[in-house]
Amino acid sequence: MTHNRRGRPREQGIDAAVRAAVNELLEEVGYQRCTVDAIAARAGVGKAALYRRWKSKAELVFAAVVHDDTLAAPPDTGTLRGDVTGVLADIQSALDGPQVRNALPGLLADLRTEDAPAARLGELFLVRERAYLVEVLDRALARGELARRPEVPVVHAMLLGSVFAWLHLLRETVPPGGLADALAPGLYGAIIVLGR
Amino acid sequence: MTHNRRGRPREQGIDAAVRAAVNELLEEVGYQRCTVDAIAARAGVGKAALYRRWKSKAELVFAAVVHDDTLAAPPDTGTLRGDVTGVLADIQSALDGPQVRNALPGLLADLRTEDAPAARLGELFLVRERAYLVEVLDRALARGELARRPEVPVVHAMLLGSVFAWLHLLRETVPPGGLADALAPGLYGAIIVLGR
Amino acid sequence: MTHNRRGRPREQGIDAAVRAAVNELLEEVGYQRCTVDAIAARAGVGKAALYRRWKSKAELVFAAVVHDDTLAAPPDTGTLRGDVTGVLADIQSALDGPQVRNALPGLLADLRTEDAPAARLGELFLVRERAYLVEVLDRALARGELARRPEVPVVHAMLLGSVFAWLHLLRETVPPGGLADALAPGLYGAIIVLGR
Amino acid sequence: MTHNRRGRPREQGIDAAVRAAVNELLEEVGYQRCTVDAIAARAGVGKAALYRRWKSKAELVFAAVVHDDTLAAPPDTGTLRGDVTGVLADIQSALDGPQVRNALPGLLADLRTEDAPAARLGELFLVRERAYLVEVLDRALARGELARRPEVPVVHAMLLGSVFAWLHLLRETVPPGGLADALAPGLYGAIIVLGR
DNA sequence: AATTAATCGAGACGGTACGTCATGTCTTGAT
DNA sequence: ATCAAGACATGACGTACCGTCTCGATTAATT
Repeated sequence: MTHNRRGRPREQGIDAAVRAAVNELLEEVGYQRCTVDAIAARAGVGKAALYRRWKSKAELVFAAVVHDDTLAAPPDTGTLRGDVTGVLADIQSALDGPQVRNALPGLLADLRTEDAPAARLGELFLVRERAYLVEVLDRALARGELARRPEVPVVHAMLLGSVFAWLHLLRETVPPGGLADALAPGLYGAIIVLGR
Repeated sequence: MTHNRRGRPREQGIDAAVRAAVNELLEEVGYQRCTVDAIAARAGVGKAALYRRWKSKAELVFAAVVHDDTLAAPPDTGTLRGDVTGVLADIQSALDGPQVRNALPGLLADLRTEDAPAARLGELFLVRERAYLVEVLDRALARGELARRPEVPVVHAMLLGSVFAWLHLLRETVPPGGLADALAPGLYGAIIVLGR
Repeated sequence: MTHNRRGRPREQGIDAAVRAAVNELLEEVGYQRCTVDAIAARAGVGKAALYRRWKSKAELVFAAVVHDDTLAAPPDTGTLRGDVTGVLADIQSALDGPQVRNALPGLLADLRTEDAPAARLGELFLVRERAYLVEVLDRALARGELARRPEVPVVHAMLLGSVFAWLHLLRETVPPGGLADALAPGLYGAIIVLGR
Repeated sequence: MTHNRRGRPREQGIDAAVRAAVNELLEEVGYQRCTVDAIAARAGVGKAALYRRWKSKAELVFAAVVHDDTLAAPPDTGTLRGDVTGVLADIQSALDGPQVRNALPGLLADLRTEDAPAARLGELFLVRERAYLVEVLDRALARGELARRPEVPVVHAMLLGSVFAWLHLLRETVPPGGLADALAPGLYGAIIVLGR
């Protein structure tokens, strides 16, 4: 669903400039005060150009905050234990960072209202994360570490939820050894138990 | 910081009427469109009466949505496995329900900005939940089910996060057997592993 | 149709502050660049307060520009000739002046779109002007200067139109002797001929 | 200031298509909502082609609305009285009609801002109208109907203004006998008095 | 009984952000 | 150089919401 072949094509630099502006503003002032006008001004762009690309502020920020390189390469560490740590680290890198940390609660709230973007959040992030997870579990099955594949949504909820709760609900500081290492033992144990 | 002793005393019915109005509106239109004006109108109350009692919309909604009977009775089922299921069920009952489900993301976003109320959310809910958890773990220690007490924040993040992720991130439907029963096996296993 | 008896009454100073702000801005930057935001800022007022009082920018400016003291006292000079000059001077004083001169074309354009305010323009200005005119003509009849009363709309169009055309269509400079004196002889003659 | 000789010549049909589109839109939705984009779309033309021909929306609409055949043939009816009626009829035919009636207030507002096009409006319409008027007055002088020539701007303001006020300020319906016939007696009288 | 003072419903207030829309310019590839 | 299509910066508009405030009326506890 790209734009038509005719007419002036969309300027390439705008997307990048907007993403940069959004991330700067998120870090500086947080989600609520990261105004659409401020984004447009900082990016040197008209508001019309923004609303031509995204349907709302929430979509815009979501697009700017989700970087496609996350979850790109599935980590095959040779052991389920190592893979789980890798997945957790990836989840953390997607949920942590000054921008996402500021944006996520606001995004969750705003995307809940709009329906189409919520679906896109699923596509772009959750679906890929789940595929990821399936691969990790299947590798463990192949290695004989698991006898049967646990329910994927359950595992997904445990992994993603633990990281999210740590960062956004409990708002604990990230432990010195890293969040993934702190959570991995327990969650690895959970998967082992479920896959027995 | 209670009100003065002199003058007209606060009317009793207002709190209940407001809570009812908030819950109705949350269910009907969600958090964002559950306006303070709408709440006041529905409750037949002036906005001043609201802001005399709560400092912001977020506090108001939080107070209306959190029912104190949650987490009231610590479940002692005789086994760690049973207690974990009980804690999960309590967490679910606090995070689920048509109103909370609509309110939570918005609350998280708004409470992040304000500092004092965020602390109160911690007090009222997380601290009590954590105390709960400590009690459950200690009982398991006493029973000999655990050799040592796992890191409480880690366990807390896993339990709370799994429920939250299921309901608000993955937005899966609650499974027929109940969410607590679906999550309990894995999380019980996690605790066992951590407490070995 | 004033506001209800209950609730906070509208602040009195706002109307005056807004009128002042509008008139200043009209003189400084003209109608098009006399922004609603600029008006609100200059008057130290929120936009909501403006739109609570007036339905649109056009209504707002109209209210600020029309001063009720115009056309207040019908001039009885003793002769039709003198009265006509007086009416013309009043019309000019309503249509001239740095603010009205800048606002009028824009107002005419914007009020044409909206229907209710156009009616109010009629009520507040044209109707009173016409009543004025009728009185002048009746006095001339009583004096015997006219044998019969000319069609009022025709006379109205000639008097009002001549002043308007001079100022806004031909955009001639006001002659040294005054616009009323320049136009009075011909229009007096017209009325005499029509009333013969 | 015509376009260059080299390159693709301008397409002929565009002017006509645009004029048609403008007139349709003026009649359907009025001046303000007769958008440049809408004009281009309706005419099946790019916006660049419009701005290559006219400097602004106001100029464009003005060109589309003014038909050059107006004021083409000076009416010599043999009497001043008849000539005045003729001039009034011409003025009315220029200011009336569903399109002009909708466009005129908007044009007046927009042309006030821009300077060069305002001058062109003067050239194209007012100057010719005034030349017209001079001719009519001179004929009356030659016939002996007038002893001296009245101030032309005064007469111009009275004639043009009366018609404009009737149509756009008072917004009266055109009388059954025609607007020119309704206004002619008085304005003829005015000229006679001024030329005595 | 009169006074005092905090409350009540109603609703106006300043501030601030949103999303829409229009103008006039610019950029494609094609003619 | 022109064409249709359409993206672009600019900037105004009108709406909505929040948290505060102001009104006249009400309600107790204190004089």
